[in-house]
Amino acid sequence: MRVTIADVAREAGVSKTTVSRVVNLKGEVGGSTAARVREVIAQLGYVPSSGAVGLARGSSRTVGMLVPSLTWPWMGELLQGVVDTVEAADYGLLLFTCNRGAESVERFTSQVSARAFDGLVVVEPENTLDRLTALHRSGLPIVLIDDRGRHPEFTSVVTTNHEGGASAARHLRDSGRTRPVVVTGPAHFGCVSDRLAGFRSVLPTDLVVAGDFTERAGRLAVERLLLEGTEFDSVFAHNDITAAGVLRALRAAGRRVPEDIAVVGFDDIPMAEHTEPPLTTVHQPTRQMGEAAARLLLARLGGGPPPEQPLVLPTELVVRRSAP
Amino acid sequence: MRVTIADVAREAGVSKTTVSRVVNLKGEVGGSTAARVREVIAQLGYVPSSGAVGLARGSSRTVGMLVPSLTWPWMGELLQGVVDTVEAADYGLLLFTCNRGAESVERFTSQVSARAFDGLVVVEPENTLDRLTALHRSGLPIVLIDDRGRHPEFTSVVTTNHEGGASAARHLRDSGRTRPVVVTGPAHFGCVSDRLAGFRSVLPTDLVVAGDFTERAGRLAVERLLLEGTEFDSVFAHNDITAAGVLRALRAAGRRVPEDIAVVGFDDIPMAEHTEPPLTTVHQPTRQMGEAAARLLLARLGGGPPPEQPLVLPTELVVRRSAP
DNA sequence: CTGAAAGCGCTTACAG
DNA sequence: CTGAAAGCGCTTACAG
Repeated sequence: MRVTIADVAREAGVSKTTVSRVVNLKGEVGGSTAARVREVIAQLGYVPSSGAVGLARGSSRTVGMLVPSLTWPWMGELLQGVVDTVEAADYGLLLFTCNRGAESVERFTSQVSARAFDGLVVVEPENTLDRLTALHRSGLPIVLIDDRGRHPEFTSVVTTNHEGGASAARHLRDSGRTRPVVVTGPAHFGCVSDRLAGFRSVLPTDLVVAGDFTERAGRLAVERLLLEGTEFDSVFAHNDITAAGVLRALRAAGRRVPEDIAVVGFDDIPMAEHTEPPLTTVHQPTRQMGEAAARLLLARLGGGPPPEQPLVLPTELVVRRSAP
Repeated sequence: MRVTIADVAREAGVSKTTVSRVVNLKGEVGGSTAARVREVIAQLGYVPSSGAVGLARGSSRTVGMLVPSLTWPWMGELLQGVVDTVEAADYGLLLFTCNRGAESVERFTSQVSARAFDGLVVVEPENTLDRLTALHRSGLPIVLIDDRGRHPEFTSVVTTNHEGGASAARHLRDSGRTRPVVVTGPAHFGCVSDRLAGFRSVLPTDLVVAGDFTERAGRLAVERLLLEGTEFDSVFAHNDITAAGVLRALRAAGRRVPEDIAVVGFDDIPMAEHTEPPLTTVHQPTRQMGEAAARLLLARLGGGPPPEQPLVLPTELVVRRSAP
């Protein structure tokens, strides 16, 4: 049923070795022989079985990608960056998620050795670091995306969270805001403390509300502040979703944005253009991060040395009407 | 380096056959023997090589997924549905995109036979139908998502585009709107003509503007209508992105939503909650469609018969403030 | 320039 | 209940 290398060899009147050589452009093959083999290959529509090739060569020409969730707003861009790069190198991409807690971590790690992939790109799901470290030590090349720079053992691609926070603060300061509120993401995320520290390094403030990257967190934070009568003239939300909640709560309370209160988000997800008013936000180079991570991994698989330093891709402040 | 079945066999003092049997729970194995083998497996951390298993069994326990783009707003949900279902069945998911025209189609189809995946879930990229048909005829199980019901050759999962359009029209009609505008998606999409036909079956109108599913299309459509002095009291946009453009143009022109003009979208992407005003829209059960497609494919791979009819998942009108 | 043979790590009749 | 052997479809020394 399926056309194998043996079929081609028989049809062309040569050995499997020779067929393999012309397919892989390896070793010398007589011109006319090669031509004949190529003809037969085209005629039969032969394509080498990747499974068999992988088994024989000991590598699968496939990389894995592990992410916590596929529905996060910037995940599509990231994934597209990885896939494009991986496909261009003629590799396959095996996708795993870890959104069901311990059970799925368990399943994933047990599949690592089973699934033949040569390396892994990871957006770190919570509580997987130990397992990943073990896999890495046992020889699996891994590249981390959006690492906090705290796992020097791994190659990683990061963005300038600290500087991103600082740029938001500079923008608010330069437009005359003096009493900013920060609505953070989950405290144990490295990016959260970096964004906060960057912001405060420019515009010190004690008005920090702990959030969790949800729209609700942004809404509740603002509602509580208004209820308490806290005075503030601007909000820096640690992601755009939270900023959307902030905008909604301000509107509901009759505060004008940006006249009364300026709002800055983080991420620059597609939605940021469509809020009312459109959101000023710190753009993360998500797709480029995906591309870079894939490139680093492929280079590693190609035999290159692991880079010493995390690869840093810059954020960029995008000014829209919520904080002109 | 890697632990193989031979290592386990040697260590446990049995044959590879026996190890294989306890791993796969196949055939009778003596209790104490099995226990010993299991112990060695745990101790050595043995996991069968999926490549070798696939080669020997002739199947890869992997499914492929082909999509036009990963950055479409509802793609994350869809993908999550597929991945969850596939992972729960202990299959792997190989991801392919086709966003670079002919070249990538070429590459994809050539990889199909190479990559060992047993079946394919497809969100049909443009101009791939011929290739997919050929692959399907040559034996590759394929499930289409959001097919237009026009490719009876394939198993497919669809949503009620016609009824979705009709539900939007009923809602507008029941709230007293009589002069609706429809801003469509690309004319050659089956879902577009279905949504349009459904809408018109309830609320006939000639005010149809051809769009292309972009925000810009929605903006331009409204700007032109207003410029021409066309009278209308509502807009049905064929997707939420377009509806966002409509809202923006109306706001810029000083028209109130929904007082002057009601707006209804299609899709119910995350952004729909965050527009101003929040968007009334026809919800597509995206994640469920992904789950269903994966389930159908897995059933097929498990030896089940292909279903006769497309699987239809219902849309649902979500009422928000843009059309209360 | 070309081929026979061993080997990659499994599964699966077949035989006992 | 257990194992020796062939086979899955390739690649790669090795020999000529």
